[in-house]
Amino acid sequence: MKQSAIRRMTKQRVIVLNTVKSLGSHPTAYEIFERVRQELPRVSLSTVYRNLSILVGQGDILTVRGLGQEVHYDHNVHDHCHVQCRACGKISDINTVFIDPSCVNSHGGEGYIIDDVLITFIGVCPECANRMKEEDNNAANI
Amino acid sequence: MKQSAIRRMTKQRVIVLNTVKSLGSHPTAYEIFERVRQELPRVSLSTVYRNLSILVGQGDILTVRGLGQEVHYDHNVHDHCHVQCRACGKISDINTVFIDPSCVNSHGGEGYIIDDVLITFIGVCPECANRMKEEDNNAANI
DNA sequence: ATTATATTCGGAATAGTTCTGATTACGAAT
DNA sequence: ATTCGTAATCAGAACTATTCCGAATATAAT
Repeated sequence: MKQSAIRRMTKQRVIVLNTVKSLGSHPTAYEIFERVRQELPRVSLSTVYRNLSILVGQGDILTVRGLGQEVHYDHNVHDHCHVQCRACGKISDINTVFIDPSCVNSHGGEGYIIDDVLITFIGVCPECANRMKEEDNNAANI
Repeated sequence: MKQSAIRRMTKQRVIVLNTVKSLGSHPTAYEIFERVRQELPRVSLSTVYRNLSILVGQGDILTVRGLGQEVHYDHNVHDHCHVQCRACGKISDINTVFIDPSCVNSHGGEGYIIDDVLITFIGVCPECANRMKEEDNNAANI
């Protein structure tokens, strides 16, 4: 039996969690840091990173990885899929089919013990699609 | 019409592509570099990175991102899902259901133009599962 | 062969994240 | 309330993965 370390509820930890919840979208560590800073001007970036990873470990938030190399954080811990825009990198939730990871153990899992799935759709968001269309029109009229 | 630059078939480029194909698994840039080096001892890591990204742009190979922060490369350019082991980080192909990205445009896409899906199952691979079981048994017998 | 330029090597630069070490502060026990 | 052990903090260095830079080289078209 591995004993989990006693956790202290520091104000930094509480504010990091509340910030992820209030930002709602899928902020990166640095975006969270900038927001936490507004409340706690002397907070350190490493404190934000440490608390994010503790909160992930406790199951309070999730990580989401997309096309870029930064990790995004998600306050929604329920099973759901994401969409990421190729152009601006924005990640959003998407309401669509979700594969139950347990179904894989019976077909194609080949001995793996699977407990999670990461599903990310890739495309262009409405805003970027419009912007690109306008740019094309402008280019055609030169 | 954007004119694509003329590409030269350098031996570095050919060897990088062949290496990704021959490694088969889902190597990282550095793993590919180490292998390419065996054939081309003076090759530069930046050459490997540049060629990998050109090959990805040409559709000759794909990138795969997992739990870690390094990018893995995949010679299999057909639609398929991956499994990654939580313990050792190994990525493998998995034969199972695949969601057709076009289905999302009709339900839940909310204005997105979606053209791809990344599906990665997360779990423990057979090798790591065995290793962990043995370690637990040993710990219990102290 | 000549030539234009895409590509190379090697290292410096950058981005994102983790680690370190001295100091602080939470919260359990007195 | 005070003491005390240690989890957590700040600040910056270190690390990892990747991209950028510039002088030299090599490809392929003429």
